[in-house]
Amino acid sequence: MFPLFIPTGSTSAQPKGMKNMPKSKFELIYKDLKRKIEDQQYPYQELLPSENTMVTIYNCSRNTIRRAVSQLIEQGYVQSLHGKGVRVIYQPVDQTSFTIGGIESFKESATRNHRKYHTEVVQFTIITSDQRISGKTGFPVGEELYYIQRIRYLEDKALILDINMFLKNCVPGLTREIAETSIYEYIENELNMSIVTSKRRMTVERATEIDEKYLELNDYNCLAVISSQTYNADGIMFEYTQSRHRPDYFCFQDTATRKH
Amino acid sequence: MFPLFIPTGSTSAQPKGMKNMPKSKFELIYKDLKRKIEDQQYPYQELLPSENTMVTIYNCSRNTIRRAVSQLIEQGYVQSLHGKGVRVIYQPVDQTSFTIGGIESFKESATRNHRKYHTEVVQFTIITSDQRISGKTGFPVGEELYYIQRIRYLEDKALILDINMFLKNCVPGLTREIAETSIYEYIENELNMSIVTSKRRMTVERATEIDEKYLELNDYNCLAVISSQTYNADGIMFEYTQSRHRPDYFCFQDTATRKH
DNA sequence: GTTTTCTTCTTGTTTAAACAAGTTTGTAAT
DNA sequence: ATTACAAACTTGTTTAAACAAGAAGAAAAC
Repeated sequence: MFPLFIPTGSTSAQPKGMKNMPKSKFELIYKDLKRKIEDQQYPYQELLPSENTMVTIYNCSRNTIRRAVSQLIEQGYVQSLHGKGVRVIYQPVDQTSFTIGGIESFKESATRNHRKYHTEVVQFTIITSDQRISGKTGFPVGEELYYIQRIRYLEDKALILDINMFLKNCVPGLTREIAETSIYEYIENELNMSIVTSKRRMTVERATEIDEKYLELNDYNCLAVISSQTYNADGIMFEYTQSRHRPDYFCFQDTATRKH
Repeated sequence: MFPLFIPTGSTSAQPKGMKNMPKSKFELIYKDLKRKIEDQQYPYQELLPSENTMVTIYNCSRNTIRRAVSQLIEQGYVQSLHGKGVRVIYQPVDQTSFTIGGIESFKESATRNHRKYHTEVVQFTIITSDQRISGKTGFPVGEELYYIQRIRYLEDKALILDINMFLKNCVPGLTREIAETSIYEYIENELNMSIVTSKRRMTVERATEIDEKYLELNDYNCLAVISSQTYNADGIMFEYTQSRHRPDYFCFQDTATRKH
């Protein structure tokens, strides 16, 4: 039993073609601190070195340290205590967990967790956005869209039914073959388009006949549904996706902060 | 039909006793921009004024503008385009939606959305954390905990079964009466303890006999479950809560950003 | 007309400095 | 011993400045 983990916020996922170059200083420091926290060199409930200490350690300005730390705060790794220091609140998740990340693709997630997977394309057509589709997805009326239905298998178990819609003129040349491997890889490497922001909504919906046809639901009568709108680097929403997850293999993680 | 919305990340929720004073400059600017985006003074797909323009508008430094804007990015309100500007990608959610926010309490959410609500306490005891509870919640073994079960009603419909556990020595003097109104109000106003970070995990679980006893599930056989660990301003985890939601009134919102 | 280059706009990164405000600790006064 | 205060930490906010890098349009070269 290894549920699918879906953490929130920014992911460190990188397109396959790119080298893993963090370029910026604050990102290097962020990754170093993150790793040290995960390795428990900075253990749970301990304080990080003070900002001024880290300034000398990393040979940079205090602002750069603060920027790196603020990312750790966002991710729920640490919590800052005014006048006291920055406390580690990260705790490792259990081994059997399988993590699906931010805007990470199914393929990337499966690979990262060393799991066998494959994808079956059950529908691949082109449709035109009408009033009903527009209201549901957020695409303008009259746009041509790729409409794709895929079953995602992990260790030969059908876990996810993906319904994708892509703006046709943003993703030209998409084929059924590409949909079988990785659409994101095609978009980022072939089309050289970068994906930036994704707005997601999680609900629980009653299983439809299609769900029951393709997924083994084991008399669950509902599914975890993630609907997402994805924007490219030009700020254009080019994708709407509905991922319908088998409930027993689904988990979504999140960190919230309260303003005082 | 108005599902419960649960957005991610920081909330602007404030304890009742406090005045709504944003104190800091960047927060004022952030709130002003946010309001203008929600009012569509800065409409969907338009660019915000450039940073230098806003520097003169708000009479502050560029850094302060950038800090305010970065919060809008986190919330999925805008997306920055290097060399071009900052594009608005906020779209209003539909009227019928009911939003439960970040670490916002049930009472706060209901009040903010002008809905009638009440809470029924079905269990209020003190337990001691053993190996099993510790593994499930993250509390150390041997700690004394308040164990509370509550049913949350919205418009007289039983929507949520809340199971709370509080570190007894962190929340002294908790009573059944307080649990009936608002525990968070007690914690923040009476105990003067501030709540800062909350790590949450969303899953879908099969309905138990207790769920069926208290919630009207209308032949749904599973629920949306949010498990959360909450930390106070000292970085101590003082609360573990499991909120079991009726599926048809549940919605969780989120914005993710991909690093390139 | 087309391409190239340059200038000027935009956002992105980093540094340095000053001050505010919460926490701790040692010291002096009681 | 206890209290009160001051000094020395901590993080939080804000400003100013410089440079990098992407985007766009105007001007120059072809």
